[in-house]
Amino acid sequence: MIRRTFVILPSIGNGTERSLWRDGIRHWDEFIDSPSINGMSQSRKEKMDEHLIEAREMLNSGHSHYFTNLLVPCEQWRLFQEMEPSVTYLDIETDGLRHDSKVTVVGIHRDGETRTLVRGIDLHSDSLARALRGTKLLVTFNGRSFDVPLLDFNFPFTVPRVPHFDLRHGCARIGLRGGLKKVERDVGIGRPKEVDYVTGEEAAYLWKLWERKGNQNALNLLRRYNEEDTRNLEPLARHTYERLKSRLEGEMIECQR
DNA sequence: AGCCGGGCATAACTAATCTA
DNA sequence: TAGATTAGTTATGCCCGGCT
Repeated sequence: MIRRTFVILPSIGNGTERSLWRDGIRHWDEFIDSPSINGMSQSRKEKMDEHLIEAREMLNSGHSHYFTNLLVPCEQWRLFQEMEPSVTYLDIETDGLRHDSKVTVVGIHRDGETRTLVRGIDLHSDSLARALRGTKLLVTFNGRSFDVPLLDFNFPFTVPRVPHFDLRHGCARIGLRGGLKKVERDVGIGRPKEVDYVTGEEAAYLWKLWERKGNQNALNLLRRYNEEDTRNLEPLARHTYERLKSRLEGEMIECQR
């Protein structure tokens, strides 16, 4: 989808992107290869060509951060397919909801492998940085409001400034409202029994049991819970991406008439 | 050159949620 | 529960391109 995206260009918004699609310009390459663009002066067209050639180079060489500020947050999902397999699914646990709460567990899922970093054991700025290295796109659920700000507070300058597909907003756009657990059920993603009843609130309680009483079972359960949250982001992201994509492609076809 | 209009950027505001 | 962010409005001003 990203190579069909023209809203990264200066002074190109949703409307102009649609009219480009309507005119049969549906890919960066088609724009560049066209001798002229309807409603665009030649000098402007040439400037746009330069932008798109640069974007293409950035994309081909894996510099996803180029797009972080070029794409508004609600459109960063368009990068998803191109960024695989360097997509990192991220979910944290904390001891509360305050913006300065302690991060207790960080789950990181990438290319089929899941890592769980635990405060006081192996969660530090450098272990986190190492685990996130090479990330080209972040996927979270409500991470723009929660996970990333808290990680920034606890571990400054550790989370890479790459594009971020926040599933909370992506799901809402395709009619899936509610928290992660509810959305998972709506989409048909299941959870193992032992972890099915655990909520975020209980995750904070489980941490207290481990920290204050040294309850190993509590920590194990917390890890399992976090792992489940983190891994389930992947099928949910695939599902959400496909639906957002066909929605946009539908609009593209509608444009034709 | 000068005018007009479409569309973009920006700001300000609201409503609607999520997160442990 | 508190706090935060986003998406979606609306209004305003500006830029650009087309027209004469």
